[in-house]
Amino acid sequence: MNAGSLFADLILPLPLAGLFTYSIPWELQNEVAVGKRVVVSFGSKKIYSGIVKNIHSNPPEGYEVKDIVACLDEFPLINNLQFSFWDWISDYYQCNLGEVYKAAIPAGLKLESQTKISYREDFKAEKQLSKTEELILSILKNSKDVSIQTLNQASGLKNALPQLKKLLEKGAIEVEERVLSSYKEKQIKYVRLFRDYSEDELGEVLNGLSRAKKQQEILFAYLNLSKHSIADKPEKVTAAELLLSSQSSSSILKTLVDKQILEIYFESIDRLDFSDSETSPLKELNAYQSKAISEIRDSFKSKNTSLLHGVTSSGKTEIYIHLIQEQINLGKQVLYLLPEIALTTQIISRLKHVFGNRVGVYHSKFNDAERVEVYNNIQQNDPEKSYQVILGVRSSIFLPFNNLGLIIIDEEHENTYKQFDPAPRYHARDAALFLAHLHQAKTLLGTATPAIETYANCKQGKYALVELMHRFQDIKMPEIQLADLKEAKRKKRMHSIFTPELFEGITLALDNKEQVILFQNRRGYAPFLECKSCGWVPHCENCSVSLTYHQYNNQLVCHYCGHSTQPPQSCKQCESTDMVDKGFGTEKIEDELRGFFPQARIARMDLDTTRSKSAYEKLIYKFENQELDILVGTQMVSKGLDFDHVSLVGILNADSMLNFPDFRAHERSYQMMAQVSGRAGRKNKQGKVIIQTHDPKHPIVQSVIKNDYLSMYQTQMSEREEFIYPPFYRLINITLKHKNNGLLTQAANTLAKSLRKIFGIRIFGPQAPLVSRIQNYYIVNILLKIEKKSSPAKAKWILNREANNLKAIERFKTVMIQFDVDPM
DNA sequence: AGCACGCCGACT
DNA sequence: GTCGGCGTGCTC
Repeated sequence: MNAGSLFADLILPLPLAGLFTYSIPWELQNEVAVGKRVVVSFGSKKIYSGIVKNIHSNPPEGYEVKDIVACLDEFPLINNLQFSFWDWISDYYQCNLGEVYKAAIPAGLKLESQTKISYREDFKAEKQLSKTEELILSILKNSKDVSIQTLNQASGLKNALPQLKKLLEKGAIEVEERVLSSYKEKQIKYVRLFRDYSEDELGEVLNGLSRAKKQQEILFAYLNLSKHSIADKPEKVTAAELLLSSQSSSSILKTLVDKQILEIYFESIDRLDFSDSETSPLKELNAYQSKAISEIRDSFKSKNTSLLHGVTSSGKTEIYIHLIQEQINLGKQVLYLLPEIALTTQIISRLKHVFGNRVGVYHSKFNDAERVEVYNNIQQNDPEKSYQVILGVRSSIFLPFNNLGLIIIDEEHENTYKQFDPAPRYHARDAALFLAHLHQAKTLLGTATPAIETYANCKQGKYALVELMHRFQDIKMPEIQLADLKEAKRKKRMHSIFTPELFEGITLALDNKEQVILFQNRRGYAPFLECKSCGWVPHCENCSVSLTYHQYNNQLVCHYCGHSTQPPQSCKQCESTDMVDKGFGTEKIEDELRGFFPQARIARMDLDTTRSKSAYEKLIYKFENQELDILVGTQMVSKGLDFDHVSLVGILNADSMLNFPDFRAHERSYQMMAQVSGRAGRKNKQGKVIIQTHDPKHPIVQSVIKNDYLSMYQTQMSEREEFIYPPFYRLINITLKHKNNGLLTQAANTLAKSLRKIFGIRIFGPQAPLVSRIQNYYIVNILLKIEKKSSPAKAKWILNREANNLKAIERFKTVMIQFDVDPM
């Protein structure tokens, strides 16, 4: 090792603790810099792109240092603010920097090598090969560049590696480690004439095609689209639009290309369109909005964070737009966060309308190439081209901002802001507050139903509180009616799952040509099947949950691991054939509606019907355009959608939410019901909400009816204080997992005991969660509740120490331990 | 996380 | 005896 050589500590995209030190070869010393990506080999084969965290000249001891292979970036991909942010996330949420890297950077920017295997043509077997070896070879002969995963699949082997190793020794195959960059510039396929034809020549060509009608049509369509005879320069024609307008297939186009009449060429384009898109001026705010916005501006003079508590349809978005404009004028960036589902075309188009192509969108359903382009766009920080407003979901807090002025967190109470699995288990709202602090920026939280924690922060004076209690254009708050399920059942007046109130409500709305939204917080047909004679319920074989019955494909599905099976013909326990479904989900509601209202156009919106991005948008579009009468859905229908013609919202079963065993169940039920109710109502007519419940006197239901957030807040706060929950205490959940339940229980008891010695009564459990086994791993939780004022850093340090002590015990070292800070 | 190595039971 | 399964440990 030369004196004076340089080393780089790298973050690798792996869930491993610590950084990895590599040496920087002489020829790369000018290139490698903090924040850039470098290519390194890791272990015996793998190749990764690591991020340079720091550079130094202390040779590491105890292992042989590998060289950095190459440097990928001309400019740093990660700026200093991001490094600070990553450090905070990894420290606060107790995870490795590698895990933050994995979550923060789009996959297209994280190189990862893949092993490719191919057959050697010159191979001659000297000895007889085994059957599995023959099988593998036959697969490899048929296809090139096979990955290990596909080989495992095609051969049906669990692990083909040992065989591959032997085949490699025998010289039958070649193995190559290839780094794939998934990101490619998007290429558009265009069509043009093969050469410059004169008018006469063109006529001849067309005549020549008189017996090939389809080809002629394509040529005509091309001349039409390119405005051949009109324009001086032909307009660009894409292959896609040509085929569409001529109603032809690509094979006919290919014939014309082969005949050298047309030709195909490619141009790469920026996926992000910076072209036209006109912008319109800001809308004027009404008196209430103007008052709110000046209160927000005032509050930012003394506070960094402000909560805009505005009822549904009060026009919060318009206020955001005005504030964004101010930041743009100051040359600052704005991050507008939205919860996953609510990222609708509605809000995108409103923002695009005003800010045109200064708005970038970062979407969970964007493909990776698009995400890379958004990332690069912001990173380049080009005043001409870069976005100033980013509209994005949770993960957009990791974009390479360098000059944030404002972060808006819309629907602040939504729990989709919290990432659950995998690590980092961060809450985008809380992390965004730290991000704002790093940038010296302001944060505006907005919602109709604030999270208890947020409202408490306002009451304590940490955040400013701005209220907006008037609906836009003075639309009236909906009338909320309760329908007593108990009574209706007793009097036998139920129409299947509908109370007479709701049934009549739907009938009336349909008669008036108005739209209806029905809400049930459960997808599938029935939550479970049950044997009528012995009470046996089918469970998932990998997880400890009952299977949900889905009628449309006649399958029993596990909502935890996705495992699905045919429903059993008879009870597995007593062989009775009398299996009945219990409870109901969205699918059954849809089914029953079709029976009762055969003339109505009904659609269902839940995870099952919106797997693809377009499916979700199509549904919304159809509903907006009144091509549907009734929309049945899970919580998806409650999220930030505004429809103009909904006169009735029905909540099928309020109790199932209220009785959920979680300390936030009441808060969440209130939020859910209030949000769904907000979907009802139109410009000139008051909307109606019908809530079906067994317990009409329930205080949460009562506060929903009165639209009384404050009383809900106060009851919740006293309960939270009494039962030691946030916002009075901070929660850290420790999850232990193992395949062996007995061992797991012992480990959890040991850990809980040692933690109790330190934290005393602040330790709760170990307790098995509701679903105590997922994918063959048993799960146990230990909960730590610590006072808000005590140091979380110290508590985390102790937790880590105790977890490591447990892992040091020989028989417990295979137990997996995870932390979830501020769990939801 | 992946991957290699090593131990052990089930087959030719 | 070998093959193939799984548990254990390491990666700069």
